[in-house]
Amino acid sequence: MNIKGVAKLAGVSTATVSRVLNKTAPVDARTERRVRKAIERTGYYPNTHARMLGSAKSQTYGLIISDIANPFFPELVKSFEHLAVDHNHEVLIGNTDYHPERMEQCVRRMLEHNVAGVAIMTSEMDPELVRMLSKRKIPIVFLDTGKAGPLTSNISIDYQHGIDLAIDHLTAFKHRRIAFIQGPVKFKSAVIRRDAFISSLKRDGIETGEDLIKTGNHSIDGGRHAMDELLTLESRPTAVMCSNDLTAIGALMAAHIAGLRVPEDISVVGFDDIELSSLVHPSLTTIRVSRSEIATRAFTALYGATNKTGPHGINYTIPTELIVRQSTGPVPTNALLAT
Amino acid sequence: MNIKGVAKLAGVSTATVSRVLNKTAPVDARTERRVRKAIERTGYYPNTHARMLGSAKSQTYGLIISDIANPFFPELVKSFEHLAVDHNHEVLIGNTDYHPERMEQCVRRMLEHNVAGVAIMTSEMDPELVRMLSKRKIPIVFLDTGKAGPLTSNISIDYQHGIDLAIDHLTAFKHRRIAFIQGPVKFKSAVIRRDAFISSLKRDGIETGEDLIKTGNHSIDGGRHAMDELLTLESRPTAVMCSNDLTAIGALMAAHIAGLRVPEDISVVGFDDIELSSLVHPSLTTIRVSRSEIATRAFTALYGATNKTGPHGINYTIPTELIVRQSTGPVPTNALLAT
DNA sequence: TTGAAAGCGCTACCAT
DNA sequence: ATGGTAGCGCTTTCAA
Repeated sequence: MNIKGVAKLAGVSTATVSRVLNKTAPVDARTERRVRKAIERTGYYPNTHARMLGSAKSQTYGLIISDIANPFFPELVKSFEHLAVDHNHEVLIGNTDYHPERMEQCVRRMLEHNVAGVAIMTSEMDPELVRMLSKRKIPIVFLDTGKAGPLTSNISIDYQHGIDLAIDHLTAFKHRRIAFIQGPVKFKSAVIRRDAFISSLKRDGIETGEDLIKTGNHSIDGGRHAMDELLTLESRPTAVMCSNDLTAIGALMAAHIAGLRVPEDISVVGFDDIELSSLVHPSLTTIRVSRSEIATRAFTALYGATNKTGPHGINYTIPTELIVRQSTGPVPTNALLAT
Repeated sequence: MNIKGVAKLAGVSTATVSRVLNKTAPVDARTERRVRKAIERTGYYPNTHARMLGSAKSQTYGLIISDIANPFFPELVKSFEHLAVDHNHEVLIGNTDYHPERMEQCVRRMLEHNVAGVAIMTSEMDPELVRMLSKRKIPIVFLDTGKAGPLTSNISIDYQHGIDLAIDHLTAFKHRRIAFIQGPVKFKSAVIRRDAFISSLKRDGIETGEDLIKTGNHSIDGGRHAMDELLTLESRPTAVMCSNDLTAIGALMAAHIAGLRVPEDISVVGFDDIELSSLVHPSLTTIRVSRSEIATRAFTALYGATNKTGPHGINYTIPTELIVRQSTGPVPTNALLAT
């Protein structure tokens, strides 16, 4: 059944049916009732594709993420989708799997769908692809990449603040030997976090040795191995900060397996505050980055750009906060004595 | 830029451009080259919506899941998407959040997009909605729900087999007091698992008491609480099977907090084999249900139905297998003596 | 307030 | 092998 059938059954033109459907112009109350009844009786529902073709704007936003299986993203996707649904928009999800090639496919798909905007939530991005979008005047919002500009907004996460808080928290517990397990250096966001850590230590006049920085893979096993290495150090750290929560959870496990108690023997701090963090034992002290806030900002940026709120993008900053749970505590006394 | 512009620039008709694009009919090599060059130079890409409108079939499959944040689903989604991409199809994801109301929205959206088929991977489903799809001759594939029929296939997971294997594994270790932490009884799949457990015990002539069956929520905290209850029992179980892996991980934690060693003091078995299971400590013995196989079956069913491989759906059975890791072991000797 | 009709960009059928 | 063109189902002027 299509709009024509409904129109005939209601004894009106297709234009009127369309008007009823979209509330795009006043329709006589009785006419409207007739149309609605016809819709009801025929079980009619409008065809999205025809609709998108008919009107220039597509009512769809693209959402590009790197890996739906990474616990950081599902919550972001959910929030974004809810917002979209509330505003009568569709969401086209693109998974890059960290592959530049798939990223290109994603962008292409966005173009083919004639999306009204794209949220690029991966921290890596080929400038060439960005240009493809900009050329078509498609609003973009980035996460931690690029600057705001015409039609493009940017969401920055205040890593430094969160890490400063965490370091403050640890130094208040008298920790001085603080290690860091970084993510893959090919991820820009991982490098930013590592650098923020170093600069935070510098600020507090704490020495940072190369040996106290290990590399994980942003997954549990990487955190585990990196922690294993840290624990074999002749002068073992009393606290370990991690580039993300999965890494920290791996560190927790490594400590446990090595017979160390957390936080009595060693403290561990994560980053992101994924759901799992509050459920592990001991529950993880971590730096929260609100996914729903990222989603909200991203959506708002796109929605604003589409609706001429401003042709020029904005640079948002997402605050971070320290969530203190059970994985951090005072430096062990024997370590204090050793100093 | 649209197909008309490309056609003009290449000095051919739009029909020819379309043919080049879709390889739907032979085109002279030189003509093709001209067309491709024009496409290149104009940066043209076809409009999906126009395409979907022009041809009756939509090249899109709907994929309905209950919760993208549930670790069971992301992998399923990824596999399904890869298959779809390989076959030049789009995937429209619908998240029900376990709400019947959202489920209805999802189905509606599928209809509006004129999808070529729908994979309903939630175990709950309103028959009325199914009818809406069937009426439009849209192929459907279910997970653990409904029977195969005209245009509808079904994927059943062989829960019983997996649970039998697990019970065999435990009884080989001399376990006789085996508890079960079930999922929410409102989930059909949770009930099936619980019943399979009971029937498996019966088969082996092991008594099962009501007190040995607790209820969780398919998440870590639920598993933890349920395990806490089990541990306070005067006659504590020596092994615990769980309705899913998150529950089992919660049970692991509860045991650890209670000062019990796994598997020396108590064995734990999970279900699903999510990625996390191999990463926790001790790593979890569990029953694997291959998400990629589910995805493959679902896609194949839909693809087959669309391409007239058979108008009548098929009932697939997904095998399960026992993955033995470190969370299971011999029954503790003191428990043996007590018997 | 309503209707008629011109597209939107593409596919597919009929000619040539 | 190629071109012409009638739809696909809807939105959106322009008139009435």
